[in-house]
Amino acid sequence: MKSSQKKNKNRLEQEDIYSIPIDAFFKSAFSVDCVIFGYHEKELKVLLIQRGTDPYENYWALPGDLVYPHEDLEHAAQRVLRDLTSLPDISMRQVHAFGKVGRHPLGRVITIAYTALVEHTEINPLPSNWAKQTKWHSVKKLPRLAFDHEEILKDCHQSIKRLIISEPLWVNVLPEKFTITQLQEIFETVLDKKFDKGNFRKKINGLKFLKPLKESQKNVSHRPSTLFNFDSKIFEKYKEKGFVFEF
Amino acid sequence: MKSSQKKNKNRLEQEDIYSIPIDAFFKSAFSVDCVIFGYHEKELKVLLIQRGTDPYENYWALPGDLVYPHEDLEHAAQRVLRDLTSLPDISMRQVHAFGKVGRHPLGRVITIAYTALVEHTEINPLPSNWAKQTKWHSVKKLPRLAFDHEEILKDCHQSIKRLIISEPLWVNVLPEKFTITQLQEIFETVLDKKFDKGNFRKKINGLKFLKPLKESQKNVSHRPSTLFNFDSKIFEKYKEKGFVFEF
DNA sequence: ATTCCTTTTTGTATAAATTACAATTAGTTT
DNA sequence: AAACTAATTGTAATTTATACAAAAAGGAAT
Repeated sequence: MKSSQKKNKNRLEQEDIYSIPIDAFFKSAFSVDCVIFGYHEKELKVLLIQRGTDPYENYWALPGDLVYPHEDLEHAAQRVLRDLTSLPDISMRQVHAFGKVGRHPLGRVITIAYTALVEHTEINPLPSNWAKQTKWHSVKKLPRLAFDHEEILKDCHQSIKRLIISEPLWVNVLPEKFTITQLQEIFETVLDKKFDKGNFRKKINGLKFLKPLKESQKNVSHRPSTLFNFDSKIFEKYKEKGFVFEF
Repeated sequence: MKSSQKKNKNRLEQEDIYSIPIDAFFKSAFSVDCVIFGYHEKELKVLLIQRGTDPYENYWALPGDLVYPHEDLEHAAQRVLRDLTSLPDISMRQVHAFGKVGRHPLGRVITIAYTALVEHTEINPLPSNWAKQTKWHSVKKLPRLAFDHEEILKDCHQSIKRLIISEPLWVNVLPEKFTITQLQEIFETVLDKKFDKGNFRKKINGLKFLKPLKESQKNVSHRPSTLFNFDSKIFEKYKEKGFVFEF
């Protein structure tokens, strides 16, 4: 196959296709894998399962599943998450497709990685048929993972760092009404980097889709903070116009 | 299926899986689609084929193909491009996986979109078995496309706009030695936006991986420009350190 | 009720980056 | 030698970023 007759190479490969029956192409499967980052009190964790079946029995792995024949990718990702956490309607982002030939021992399986950021104390991970246990792991101390899941996790970790500066990934983390400090702490944790209080606040005040409410914090033993609101309508309008906000 | 007994919902779907034989999952296929943008003299085009077979016979479409059972995704993308243009070794980027259930009339096919930017006069598109003709189309005036290719193309168009400010997509466009003006024109065309000559130059001079050479332009009827060089080694080093350059 | 403590919020002075625009330079062409 | 063109340098004005400090608003302690 390495013989290089530049001119004929194309034609050769072209004909190869016809020597493979079309059915052969429909022997692959695809899966989704979910990289769910959990934030709580300045700590970033990631949800892993311990596999209960072969291959990679007992290994820790990303929650994922084969996609149903008549199921959309996004739906499959939501299903995996829901089965594991009973949390519905989390906004997830597709990150990347991983498809190396040998990545799955049972056959040709490509997987589409989805990621999200949630408040992890709201979630009680459930064991499931394919998982012995489900556990939050600190992103700073991860076990060895099944398949190519270490690569996927790393890629998604990079991704949320890029995404969070221009997408409201934190809507799944913060309550309806939140303080600027709460938002700042999420940024600091995800980006692993400190921001100046005053300067962070100035940025926020420049963003029209983060609106101060009339209300403020109650029962804190210091000056209470104004509560803020995320206005997704306004955000979408800015996004349509190609506006990108950055931290 | 819409009956909502919140508590049992998970378990129900869980059991559904076992009523579907595992073989049923291995009846899907995946393909790659290549969105090849061609730059030449301040014009941005995209390479389309006219399909020679059903489904969507005669429609214009993105060049793409099913992935061989033992072929990596990147390799498939390179193959499609090579078969069509006889251009090897173009650096392509994966953009997104498209997997809506009904997107392909012949079965469940998800496709992974890859994109690249090339100098399109260097390329003579070849017709192939599955394409009646291959043609560069201006991105500003596109025909109706087969499948969900309009969505894919739009997504990739957005992508190169984001990518080009932090990745050297233009290495496939520029010659080994190039002028700053040449680089600026690519940016202006892709981003559809003008830059100030002097200010653009200052940015470039701040980037260590774009190095001025001793040489300069020959035979131009004005002050000749210094030629520059892209040093990928230095670029990669910066990238590892998480450095992102922006225009 | 006054003082203390904590965190929010505002302010401000400095440095750095961006922008718009003009002037100079180095070649070719007339 | 003057005119022409685009490259290159320069610079003033503006905006944005950064670091740091002071003021404000609550509860808790004396």
